[in-house]
Amino acid sequence: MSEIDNFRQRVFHIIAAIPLGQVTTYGAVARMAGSPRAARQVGGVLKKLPPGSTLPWHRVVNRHGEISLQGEDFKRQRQALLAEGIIFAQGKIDLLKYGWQG
DNA sequence: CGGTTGACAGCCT
DNA sequence: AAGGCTGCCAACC
Repeated sequence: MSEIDNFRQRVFHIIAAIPLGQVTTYGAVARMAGSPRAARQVGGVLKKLPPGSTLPWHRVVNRHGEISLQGEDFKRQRQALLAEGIIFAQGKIDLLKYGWQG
């Protein structure tokens, strides 16, 4: 295999498949990527996303349905999610309602 | 090539 | 139930 042998590439493809208006968790992406214990690395990959990427990285949140970013990045992600019709309750997203498992 | 880093998740208090 | 501590593992330096 040559296209999905990189963890980073697999993460890209998985996140690109998240339906608009839905979200998933770092842990879920890690599992789908074949590394169940690499949730933290998923964040590491997104942190260095190439500028101009169209990847819907904002559709990835932590297991509590909360945004793990801070400051401006936090506001940017929240705005992107609200724009897709995702509702925040108590600062959290209802994963049972918006969660995507693949 | 080995040590450090950190967009997390689980387990334990 | 809520917060704190520890393990994990790919990317970086």
